[in-house]
Amino acid sequence: MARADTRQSILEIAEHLFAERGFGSVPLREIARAAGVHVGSVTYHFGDKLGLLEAIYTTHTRPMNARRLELIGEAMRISDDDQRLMAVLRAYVLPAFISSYGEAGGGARFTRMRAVLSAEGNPEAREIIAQAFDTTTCAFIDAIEGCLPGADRTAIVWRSQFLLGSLYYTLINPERITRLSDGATDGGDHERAIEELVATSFANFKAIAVIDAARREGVATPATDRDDGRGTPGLRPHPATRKRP
Amino acid sequence: MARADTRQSILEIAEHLFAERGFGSVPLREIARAAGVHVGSVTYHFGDKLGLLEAIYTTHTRPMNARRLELIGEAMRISDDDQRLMAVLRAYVLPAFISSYGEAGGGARFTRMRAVLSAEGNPEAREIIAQAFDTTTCAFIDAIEGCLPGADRTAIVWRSQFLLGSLYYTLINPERITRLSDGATDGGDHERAIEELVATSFANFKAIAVIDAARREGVATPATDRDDGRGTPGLRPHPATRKRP
DNA sequence: ACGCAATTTGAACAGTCGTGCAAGTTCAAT
DNA sequence: ATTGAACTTGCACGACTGTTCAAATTGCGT
Repeated sequence: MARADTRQSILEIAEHLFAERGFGSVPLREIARAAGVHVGSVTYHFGDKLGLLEAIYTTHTRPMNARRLELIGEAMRISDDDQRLMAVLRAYVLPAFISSYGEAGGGARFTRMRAVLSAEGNPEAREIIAQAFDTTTCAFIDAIEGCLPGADRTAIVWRSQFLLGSLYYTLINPERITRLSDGATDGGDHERAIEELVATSFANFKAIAVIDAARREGVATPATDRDDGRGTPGLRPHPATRKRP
Repeated sequence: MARADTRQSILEIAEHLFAERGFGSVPLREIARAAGVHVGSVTYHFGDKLGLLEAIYTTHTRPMNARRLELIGEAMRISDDDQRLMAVLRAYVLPAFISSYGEAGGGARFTRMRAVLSAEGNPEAREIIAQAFDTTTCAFIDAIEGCLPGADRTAIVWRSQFLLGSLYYTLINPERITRLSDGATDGGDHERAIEELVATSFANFKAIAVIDAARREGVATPATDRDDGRGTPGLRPHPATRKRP
């Protein structure tokens, strides 16, 4: 096979597959086969399966974080609170979709990979994924807090979680949007996704002040009721009768 | 081992493990061991590994959907648009956390399992997970649309996606909330999560009208700029020098 | 107490997994 | 043309995967 680009093609293929099916569910042999490369070459270049993941991670995380810091730097120069908040949110969302590294769509794929792996719960993979991530997130929470004088910080944290969750799930399951809108919108449309995410989270964070004020005035929140009466057990098929072709 | 409750304990343990590590990454033997049961008993009762997943699913989905329809029915009797929207959102979020079936926390665990499996991308598992889910979701989108006269339906779909994503990610990665708030908030606090999710998504959906109006007035949205100049490749460690203990 | 069906057990199967390693190949510098 | 390092290949190891199946065991209705 071609010499110099085996490493690169392994990286790209692996990222593709990891982003679609997770870390544990993708065999090294499948990565090798898809890349047109021998299994041994993978372990030769990356040592481990985790080493391969680490390599994917480090190629993306540096330019992505650089982009984030650059954009947030620009945003912080805006004096108007609302406009700065908007710019800060864009600085958070945009690099997740559009990377400065590699081909178009690479940023979104890498972010999707992180989303999938964070759900998988593999502790070793999770450690790699979490690296140097919270620091930038903290910077963003601080920046958001600066745009919302008087807002409760924990409320901001909750909403930042919701923003990330929205972003992740949109990348993981874009078909759902297409399906639920009867094809009126394409869930895979990154430009639209960015726009919606920024607009949504802007409304989110701006609403904190209102909610806080309402809570201070003592607006009752209905207690979450609980019903522990065992539900109907439902019909159960006969054991071992169920067979698959 | 105990007779009648093997099936039940297998179900519970399996749900636990699937919710934490996904479907493909949890071996049947581990489920059996954790349940104090022989591997053969699992296949005896559920035929397949997929059959086991299917059984977990059917035990929860019926009471959960029943609860949802019940709550949405109550909500629809509210005449005030805002209050009805609030109730509809609560009807969507609450059953995801608090199930009427099984022990406390079962609903949240099952929802987390769905979140994790939807990220895993296993097509067979995904099919089981998606069953009879969109129908209730459609009902909710319709209900929300009824509370927001004149709002764009695709915008509602996008925001319903964000709501589900927020919900899922909060269940998948609650530690992040605890960590980012320096322990000021517990991400695993379901009551708080419900409250935040409902308040957030309420603000979300209410903001659609405002955004639509702004868009109609032709407020410019900054174009998403793209930078395709290859980033710095970064330092690469020597191949095959990296070893793990 | 007995029989019979439901259930559990032990063992094996055919694959696949990540990983290690010696032998082979390629390529650039000399 | 030869050397040496970078890289690829083939192959095998041990562990683990889901699934199957006959034999052993259990427990309930009679």
